[in-house]
Amino acid sequence: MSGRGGGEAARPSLETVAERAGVSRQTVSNVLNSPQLVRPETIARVRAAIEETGYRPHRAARTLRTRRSHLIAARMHAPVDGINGAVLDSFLHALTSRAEQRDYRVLLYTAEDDAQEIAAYDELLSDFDLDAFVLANTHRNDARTTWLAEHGAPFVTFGRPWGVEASHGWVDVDGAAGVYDATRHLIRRGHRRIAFVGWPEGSGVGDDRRSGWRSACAEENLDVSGLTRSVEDSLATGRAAGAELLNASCAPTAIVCVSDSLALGVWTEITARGLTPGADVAVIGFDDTPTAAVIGMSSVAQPVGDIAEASLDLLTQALDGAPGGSAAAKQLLLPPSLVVRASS
Amino acid sequence: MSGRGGGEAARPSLETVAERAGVSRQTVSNVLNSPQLVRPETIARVRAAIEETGYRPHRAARTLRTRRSHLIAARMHAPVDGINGAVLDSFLHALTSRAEQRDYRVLLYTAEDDAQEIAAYDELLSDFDLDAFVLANTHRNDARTTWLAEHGAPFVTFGRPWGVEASHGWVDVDGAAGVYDATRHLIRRGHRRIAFVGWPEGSGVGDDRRSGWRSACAEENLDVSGLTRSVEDSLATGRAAGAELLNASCAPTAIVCVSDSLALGVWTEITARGLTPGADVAVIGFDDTPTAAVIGMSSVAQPVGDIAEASLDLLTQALDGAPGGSAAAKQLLLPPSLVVRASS
DNA sequence: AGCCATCGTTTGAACGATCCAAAAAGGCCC
DNA sequence: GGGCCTTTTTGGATCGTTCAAACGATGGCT
Repeated sequence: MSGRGGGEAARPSLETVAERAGVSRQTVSNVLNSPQLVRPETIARVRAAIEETGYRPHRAARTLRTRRSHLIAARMHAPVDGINGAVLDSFLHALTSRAEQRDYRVLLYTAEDDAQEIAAYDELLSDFDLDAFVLANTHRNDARTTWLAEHGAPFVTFGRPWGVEASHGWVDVDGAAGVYDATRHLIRRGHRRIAFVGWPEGSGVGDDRRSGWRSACAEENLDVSGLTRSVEDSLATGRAAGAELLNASCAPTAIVCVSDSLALGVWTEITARGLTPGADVAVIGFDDTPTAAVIGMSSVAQPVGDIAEASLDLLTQALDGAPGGSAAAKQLLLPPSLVVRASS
Repeated sequence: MSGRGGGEAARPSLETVAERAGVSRQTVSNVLNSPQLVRPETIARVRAAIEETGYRPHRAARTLRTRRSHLIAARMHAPVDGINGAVLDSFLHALTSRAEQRDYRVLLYTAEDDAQEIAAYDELLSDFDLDAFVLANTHRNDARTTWLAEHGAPFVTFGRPWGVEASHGWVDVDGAAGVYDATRHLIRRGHRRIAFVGWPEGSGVGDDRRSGWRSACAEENLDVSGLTRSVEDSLATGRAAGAELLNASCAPTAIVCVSDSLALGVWTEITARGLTPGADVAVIGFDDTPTAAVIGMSSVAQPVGDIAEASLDLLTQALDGAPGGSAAAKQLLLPPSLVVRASS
């Protein structure tokens, strides 16, 4: 059966190793998957045979039998206009490298909207036996989580299930705490009039972050009247909001923003007035994008590595642990950290 | 064999469909993979059965038999300090979405250096039966392409094989043409003293781009003496180079940069002097990063979509086409396009 | 009529792992 | 030495697909 004509070395399989070690296939498999079932001396002999033959298990064969691919799906998001998206990229990188350590791999997919994304789930699940899904950018009435839950597919979301009481595993960053820290930092530096440029009311993330600013100011009895703006996320709107604030009768000396895009807008307005960010007016953004780093703007950084790690913890718990909902915590809120640069 | 107890619908397989259509497994398989072998009326019957059962082929089983995973590996690059990396991200997105259209999926891996990357290839090839690899950031004496070629793994590089005469497929962007266009654009706008801020000599990409500036200036007999700088890629060095140029006795009225990082440095220096980019001194960057877009800086954009498309063309040609090197062109140089914004 | 191609289809055997049931080996007691 | 239990190992079946060869039917040709 083995060795056709001459020297072509065929890929070693369990069979090959078994022959060499003088045992059966199953014993070799046990050595790899359930060593406690095998006598130590047999293990040693098999291990040696594995070494000599250079055997490596074949994933497709394993998947076919076990219906587990050791693949995790993550969405590749379309590059957005602004400077956002950078967070998702580094999250994806962290997820990939940490998944590798756990013997999982990340498979990408794209989608334009929720419906397409659900179609992608369907295909990935039935064609590729995907083990789990990682979702980002959760929003109100998210059809995706509902679908996945109904189909019994393990998943985690990076982002809280806003609006609904959901029982699935999620990992998120405490945006309120991040903005709170940023505001406290400014207060320590002596600022008394601290403004906040945020998004329009209604977005879970935006409202949450704004609340951090509000509570930090409240703690110190700082007057916040007229010191907040709500605009769509872009440089232009951020710049306009900054201009409005700086033109006011009692202009702020520091401005905290809900995103780096808006902060960059404020930054642009400051420099356009011949002022220096930090020295004249402090600015702090959110997400610590590469742009912020490169221009030296303070920003609240999300701990993408920890988020990835925690997400995988939840997933592997669900995959390898007791089936049917384990007892361990399935929700996790991680603290961000303020990266202080010249602008504050 | 089928129908255990009651209502649990098992996943339909070829067998299921075959029974329903009253044919054999193989015929169903042929309908899907080699329809020309099957009689039209049989095809219709089988197609109907597929429809009714909701059959979908199972990838792992196919992979096991054919040794083809329909998976393409791409490296997830570590987030870089600067504002670069954005190009690779959008390339990856383009690659993913276009691969899906060809029934391929993108699998991620990470690596810190070339050695680790080669180790990743090894694992992906033998454990997962990966079909092909897409490499970016090729450099001189790239050990990765050598390894892949030796092991007979299909691959394409986004980037020319600098320094060596390699025969593998690659797709790259004509950087010289991009900078040439940018320079021509400035000349049309009336600029006569146009500077270039590039990287130190020796990098293939950098030297290539610089040559575009040189030839555009030469065409118009513009004096370029003292109008070029060679610095490492960062905002700070770019700013310093910009300062030097603007301080010179005969300062340039326009500055073309080899990257957006450097261009952003120059931009920072311009605004710090109370000048306006575009109106006072023109600036053009390279790569059209989100940052450039957001601040309104002109930049040379790489056609990531086309690059992804071309890369996949080359790969599928090698995978599905004639084995052993086809006759079609295996190298492709695509033209970038200048995105004109307020800064030029 | 008989032979040989051709076409469309079926059959059995792989691919490489895991699951399952049952046999063999070892240990202990009477 | 036989009976019984536990630990270790074995052989066969299985997952869903494709490959290679066999098969029967059809038709043209001599």
